[in-house]
Amino acid sequence: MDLTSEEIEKLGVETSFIQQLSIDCVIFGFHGEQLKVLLPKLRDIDNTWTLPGGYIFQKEGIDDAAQRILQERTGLRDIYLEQFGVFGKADRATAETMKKLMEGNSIRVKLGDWILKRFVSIGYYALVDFTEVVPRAGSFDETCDWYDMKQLPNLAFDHSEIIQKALENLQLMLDYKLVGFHLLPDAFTMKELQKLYETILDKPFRRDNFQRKMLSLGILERLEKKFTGAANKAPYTYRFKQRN
Amino acid sequence: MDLTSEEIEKLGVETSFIQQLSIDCVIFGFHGEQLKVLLPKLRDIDNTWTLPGGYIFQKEGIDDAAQRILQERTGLRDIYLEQFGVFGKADRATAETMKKLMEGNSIRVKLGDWILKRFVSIGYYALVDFTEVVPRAGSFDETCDWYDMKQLPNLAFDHSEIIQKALENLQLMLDYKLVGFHLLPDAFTMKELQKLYETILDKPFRRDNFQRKMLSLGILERLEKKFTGAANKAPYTYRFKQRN
DNA sequence: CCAAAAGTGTTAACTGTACACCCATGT
DNA sequence: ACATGGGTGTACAGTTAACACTTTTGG
Repeated sequence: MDLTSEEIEKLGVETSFIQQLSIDCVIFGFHGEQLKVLLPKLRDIDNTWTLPGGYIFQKEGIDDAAQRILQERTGLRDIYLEQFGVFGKADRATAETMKKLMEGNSIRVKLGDWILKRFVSIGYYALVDFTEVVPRAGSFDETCDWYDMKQLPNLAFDHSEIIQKALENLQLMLDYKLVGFHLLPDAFTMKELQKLYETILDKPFRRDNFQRKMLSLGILERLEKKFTGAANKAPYTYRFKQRN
Repeated sequence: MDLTSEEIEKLGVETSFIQQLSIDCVIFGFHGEQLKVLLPKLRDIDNTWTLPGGYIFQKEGIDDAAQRILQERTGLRDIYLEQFGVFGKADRATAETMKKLMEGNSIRVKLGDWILKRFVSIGYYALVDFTEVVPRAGSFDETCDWYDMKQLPNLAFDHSEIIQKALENLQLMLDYKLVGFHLLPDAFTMKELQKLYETILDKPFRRDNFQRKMLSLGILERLEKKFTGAANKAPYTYRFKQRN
């Protein structure tokens, strides 16, 4: 959690947050032909990462809360967000595991015991342009870095399961809502888009047919060519048409 | 809410339920070629219905809580349930509207003011066999009946929006997860299945091609013919193959 | 000129849609 | 025999997948 001093003060007043309800965010990025997840690592806790998360103010909508939490981590505003599930098994984060996780982190425990109660968590995933993100470690964090989706570090609670569910939902929605573009820079080549699809859906596409299919959707506009210096035909770049 | 006396007593202890978090259930049924929703009407409140809902015990998983709430309403166990969204706008159920709704219902208000706080609600929808349900009005309800999806009564809060979202999710998942069978009796004719699909997706299908498509999925087993007494060829009945 | 990758024309395979005919059923 | 609705064969159309060829780029 990345709390301002003002927010920490508010934490003392139990009623300022909704109790026993949290938000966990899976922040997806794409870089080096790999799908990445942004994960902070709590200080003084060995070899354990958690999803960036937070709580909901009494007068705050849950989508607003998720945007606020994401802005604290990535510095970005108006992020593409999707609410994909609620995680509320009775034993998903017991007081024991929470306490264990809190060892050595005196600040949190002082805030009161409400944080040790059983929590239900709302899962959001965010799709961000990797190149635009400046990861920010919060005041309780040791680090905040990107991790390869295929080589995730050790995750606390059920956060590993939450990431898996997020990916499944993204796979299901990729064609339906055409949201992949949020993971790429403004202008991109067809090859980059294809690699993105292949990585997310974990299956290969034929270069020729992929190109035609994407162009037939009528959502791309062709920009200028991109000269890389390679000894081959320069590819066009494309941009996602916002609205026509 | 259909509370037992034991549960009402527990209500006095605020900590027995998770505060400010509720579950709302959209119970879908199919009858007379129409999609139906089971809706209780609170007593002493004029012309206003609500979704059947409830709260989550401290040591209870959210799916278990939804099953419990549904069992209280329908008498059925092991209902098909899908969690389709969370409703948490800051103003979705303010203290004012809640109080207004509570006028004349002294029992609830006596339970304490925690129920007047802002709530976040987890939306589930259930698919049940209409013929197996015995609607049960809870202790706070005047009635509990099926309503036509196309002629819903006046609904409180954002419950109308919740039902709409539930339907959209059902439409999206109908082909993907093949869940329509839960809305039909164990054995059904192809025509009944077609009418179900047409009603949910709100578009017509060709009789011949629909039949072939369903059979090609390999999930139906053909049972004996159904003789209705009509002067035409008797249709086969089918059953959904559980697993092979 | 050559290798490598981009872009596109053409064809084959598949899937979905439409029309047809035959079959079973009770009057 | 006839009307009615069920089941299935077949042809047509549209979509998707596969193959091939041409174009562009820098060495």
